[in-house]
Amino acid sequence: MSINTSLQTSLCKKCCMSGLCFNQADESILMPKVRSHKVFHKSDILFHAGQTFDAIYILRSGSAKSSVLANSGHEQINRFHYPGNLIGFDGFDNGTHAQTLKFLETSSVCRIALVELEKAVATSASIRLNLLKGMSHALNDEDKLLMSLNNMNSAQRLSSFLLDLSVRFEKRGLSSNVFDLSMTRVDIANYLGMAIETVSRLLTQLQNEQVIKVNKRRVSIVDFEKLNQYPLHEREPYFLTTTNVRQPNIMQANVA
Amino acid sequence: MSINTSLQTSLCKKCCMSGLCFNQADESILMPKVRSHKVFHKSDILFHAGQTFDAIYILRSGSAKSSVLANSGHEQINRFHYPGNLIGFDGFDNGTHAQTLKFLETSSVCRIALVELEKAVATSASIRLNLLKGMSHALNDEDKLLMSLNNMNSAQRLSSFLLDLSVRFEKRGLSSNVFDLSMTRVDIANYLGMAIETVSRLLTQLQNEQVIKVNKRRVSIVDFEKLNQYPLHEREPYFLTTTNVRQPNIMQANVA
DNA sequence: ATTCAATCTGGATCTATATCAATAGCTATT
DNA sequence: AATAGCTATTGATATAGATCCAGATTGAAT
Repeated sequence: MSINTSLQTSLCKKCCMSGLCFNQADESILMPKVRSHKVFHKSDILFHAGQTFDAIYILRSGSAKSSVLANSGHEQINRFHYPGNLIGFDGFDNGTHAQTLKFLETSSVCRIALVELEKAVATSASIRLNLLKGMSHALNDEDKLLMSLNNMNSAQRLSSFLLDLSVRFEKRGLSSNVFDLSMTRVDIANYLGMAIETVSRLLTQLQNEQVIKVNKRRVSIVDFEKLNQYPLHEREPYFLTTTNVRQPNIMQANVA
Repeated sequence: MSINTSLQTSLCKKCCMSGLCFNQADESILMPKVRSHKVFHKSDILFHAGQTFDAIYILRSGSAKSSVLANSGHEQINRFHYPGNLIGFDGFDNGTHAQTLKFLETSSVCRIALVELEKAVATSASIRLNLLKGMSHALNDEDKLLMSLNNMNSAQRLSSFLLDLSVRFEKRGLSSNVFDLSMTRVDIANYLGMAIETVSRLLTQLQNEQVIKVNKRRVSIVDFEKLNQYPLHEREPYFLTTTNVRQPNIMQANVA
């Protein structure tokens, strides 16, 4: 079997599950049948919550969001996915997907049927490890989100979000300071737990403060330093601000 | 090898990783050396964030909390652990633990060294599946928490928390309506993303409404129905309440 | 071109809940 | 049994950000 040097194959080699398709030693193709690439379009759904779990996927291009559904019917986005991300392992828990995965733009994925995965995992220690790594990474990512939701205000959450995206783009060899958001403001608000209006206001605020530039979905980070410090700005306790000195004795007197 | 019918062994048989220690067919002990039980006490730490990842654990008795640390130094609890829970797989991501695990009371764990785990996982399909299931379950659990943080108010979050505990106790064959919290109010507040004062106030409120009874750490669920409905009570939009009809014209007149 | 539906911004208002404060009970240590 | 240090409860107050509204802009479909 000869070495395929096409763009497709070079993408595959960077994949965290590349051990599925290549022999690490001689880079020859091991299991080409796993490479069943499928193309989806904006708003297409890869799997619904509740659907039978029969495969995991790797995002090759484009972007997607995964979300869970509350009893109330409200969607909660828990992750945005970019090329290289492992998707769909939420189904291991009980054999059906707990999440819904929806594409944000035209995208392609590599589907690995469970039977194939099981075979691969049974034979290859590196594939085993990569699978566990991918799941553990997702878990750690969610911990970070949890943390930011609980300990940061809206401005801090939004700036952290932008920085996170920047890092993820950079890791993929793209620009870290100019990028396009593939998600809507509604998605961002949902993910970060705030109202769209707040997202919008904060974006303009960051722009006014010369930290970023925003034009529709296009974001340019102008001042990384400031954006980085943003999440650190702790609000001063209000009782310490000069304009708001509390005078409890007087207040009590008024009440009496 | 004869069948050991001691309490210890019976506990082990219920374990999600029992395949590590028993042959499913004849229930004989396969790898007794994996069963290295260790006892810890309140506030003991099983592993710190940053520590080298060299084993995963199963909680046998007691309880624990896992948390991640923010740059600011603030702890964020992401999970409470009870017997049967798989612990420590956060380390797969990059070889060091991302979380810190602290015991809430005297507890014992079963330690499975990575080398042992790797051997077991290489040979047993059921152990592989159980490991993946455990991780996937943890992920889905965190999704639920994320959801409740973003879409529920404090009262709803607290009642969901109590119901979740109740279910977990019941699954372990314990009382679902009377149980002791092993965590402090501070821990609950941290986990649920609210102030301790709010936790305290809501607990007394729930008690006043005859939904639960609280005495220190002891919680009794009096009315499951009400507690269950609590998270569903949606606040009415304020513009619809009779006492708060907006009269924009008059307001504007006052300002002018 | 024109209509219709999203999507985005901005202003006004309200409220859930954090924060500050004070008190009291419980534990552990000496 | 005194001291110190957690833990929990309750009250008063401030405010961040949600909610409601409306106008502007964009984009798709006819």
